[in-house]
Amino acid sequence: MKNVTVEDVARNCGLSRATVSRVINGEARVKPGTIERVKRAIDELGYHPNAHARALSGGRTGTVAVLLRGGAWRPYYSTLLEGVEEVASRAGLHVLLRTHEYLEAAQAILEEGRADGFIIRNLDEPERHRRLFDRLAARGAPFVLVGDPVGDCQSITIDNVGGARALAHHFAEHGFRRVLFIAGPEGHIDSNDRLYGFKLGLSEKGFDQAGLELVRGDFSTPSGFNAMRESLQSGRPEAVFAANDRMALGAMLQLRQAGLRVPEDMAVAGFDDAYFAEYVTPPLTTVRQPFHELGVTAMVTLERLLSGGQANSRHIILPTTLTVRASCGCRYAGHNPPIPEDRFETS
Amino acid sequence: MKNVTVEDVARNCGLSRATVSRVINGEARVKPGTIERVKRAIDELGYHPNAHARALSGGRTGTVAVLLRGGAWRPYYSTLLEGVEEVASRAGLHVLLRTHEYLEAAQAILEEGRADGFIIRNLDEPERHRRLFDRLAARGAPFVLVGDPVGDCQSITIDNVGGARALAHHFAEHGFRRVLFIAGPEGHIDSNDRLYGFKLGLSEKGFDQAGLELVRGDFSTPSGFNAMRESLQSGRPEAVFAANDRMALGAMLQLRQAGLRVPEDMAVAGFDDAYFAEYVTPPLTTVRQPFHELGVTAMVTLERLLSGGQANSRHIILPTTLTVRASCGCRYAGHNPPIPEDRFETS
DNA sequence: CTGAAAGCGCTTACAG
DNA sequence: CTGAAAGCGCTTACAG
Repeated sequence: MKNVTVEDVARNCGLSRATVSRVINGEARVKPGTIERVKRAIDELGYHPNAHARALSGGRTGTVAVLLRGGAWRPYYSTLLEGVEEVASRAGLHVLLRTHEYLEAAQAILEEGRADGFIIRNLDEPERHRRLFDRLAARGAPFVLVGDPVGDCQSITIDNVGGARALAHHFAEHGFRRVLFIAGPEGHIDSNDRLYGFKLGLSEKGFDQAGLELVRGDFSTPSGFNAMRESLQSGRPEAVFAANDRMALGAMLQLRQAGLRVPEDMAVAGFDDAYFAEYVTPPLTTVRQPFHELGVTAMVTLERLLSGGQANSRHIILPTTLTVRASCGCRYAGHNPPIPEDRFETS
Repeated sequence: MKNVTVEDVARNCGLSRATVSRVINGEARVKPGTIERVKRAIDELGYHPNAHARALSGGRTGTVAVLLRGGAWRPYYSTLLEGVEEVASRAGLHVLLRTHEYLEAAQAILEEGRADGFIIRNLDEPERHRRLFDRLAARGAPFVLVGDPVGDCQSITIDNVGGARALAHHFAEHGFRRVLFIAGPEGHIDSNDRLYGFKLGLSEKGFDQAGLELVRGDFSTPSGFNAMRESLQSGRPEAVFAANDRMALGAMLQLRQAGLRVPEDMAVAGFDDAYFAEYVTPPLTTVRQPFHELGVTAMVTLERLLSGGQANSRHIILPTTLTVRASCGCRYAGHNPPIPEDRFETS
């Protein structure tokens, strides 16, 4: 089965390759009638322009690379990618996904000309990312950062500070005096920002910082379980705020095992609004992250850069939402019946 | 910044473009000393062959397309993709991900020459998939199906029947006589296979099929909640097997609301071993699906096809594992402390 | 073992 | 508004 090429289309409609190419690329200065003829020929022959020939001859690749840290996969990647893809596919762009050793891979993708632009979820290793950003800039390849804003690179982040601050205010309304914060790994920007926002919110409400205890986990459920145990050995806080929902879940499991009731004996809150948050017992009070919107915004922004435009803001921050359920001691009328829309499917 | 090309490399080491190309592609019949010279020049100039030029001139694109059904994102996609990528990146292959309207997109990807091979998670719409498969075959593009085996296309699936059968045997050991099966959408192959295996396993143990009730959900948690309520109105089974964990979770929530205890008043089991399964109360008995291995196997198989080989089997079936916890009425010594390894991270 | 040359299928100044 | 021709950066018979 031989390939259909511009040549074939040109012959079929009695025009030149150049004209056919112009029609395909929607250039101005083509007679309407000509456009018609070309389009008919394209349909008739079932012609699809070869992507590599286009890219090689100076056109775009029509591909964006999405770089996410691998190693431990994160369920929210699904939601994020969905947002990215939604926008990309509408714009006729393809998504090249890379997680495994993406820093090395990114360079190859760039140098081999495989993508027009990049979306990069940079969480750690700032030095190595810097080098990558420099290379991208040198090559004139647009890129959008998701996670940690660096210098004046275009970035999209989530309002960690604001979310944690809102939760702190809520805790303050409950009147808690002794509070535990279960942090993520040292130096992790999300954990740091949440701690910062939490402290800020507490102090705004006149909270005595001496009542704040900090134990460190690694964002995993077991680490929350262990952190809670560690804290229990030195005393008993009135409330716990974990830097993510999974550690909050771990803390709840520890409390149950220690014979303590949530929220009667201790309030618990998390961050993320993970799938299970509303289904644990009691339903978890948390701060919701807009992962889907994060993906959408990242891709919309990249698209704008690709077409030579600029984003409205160099550093876009998406709002987070305090989601009050029952684990903080509030009344919660949720999931009864459970919410009807349920975006996740496991089968 | 001008692009470094084969021309530059050839000049730098005093050889022809053809020879440089041969070295890059690891062809035989090149003098060892020559290989050395070329490699040195490549390093010195920081040369990366342009992917499009290679593809256009008859080489491979070095890209595989992964097509997954979108609409509702599934957290297990993360795990599956991780497996795919692990193998792909080791083989120097890039992954083009597509979920949004992938059936249309697949054709474009194929005709535009954007991928050497395809991994397709085909769940429904058999007709449209057939047409795609025919096109792929006509073009000589290798592809691997993940999900529903069709004809003699290469496929990788999970042992739904065996897993459900093992669970049925386990239920039989508990001596349950009246059992509810919460199915997925009508015609969904996973749900059908699980029901088939469940019935098979029960009948092997002499279970009276009159004791089996079936209610249909849509794999979501709320649908499990509703299905359980529906069943409760007409009687009370001794045990429930849901076609996935999320519906099992919904059933548990319904039972709690109805004042029934799990497993004392009713046993519950699911399918998947989703993240939350071991953390709900009581920990959920379920059948584990090897999603990571599914991705790995799909990619390994595709790689083999790409290099002109054949898979060991046309239809590969990966084993599932009965994972007994407490919701069926068994003793469970789990998560105390919680399992230390925890592949998922939400932050 | 190596090179000169054709060709992959497009796009894009340059003319007209 | 349209066409002839050069060129993008490789690979691959074909010679030698």
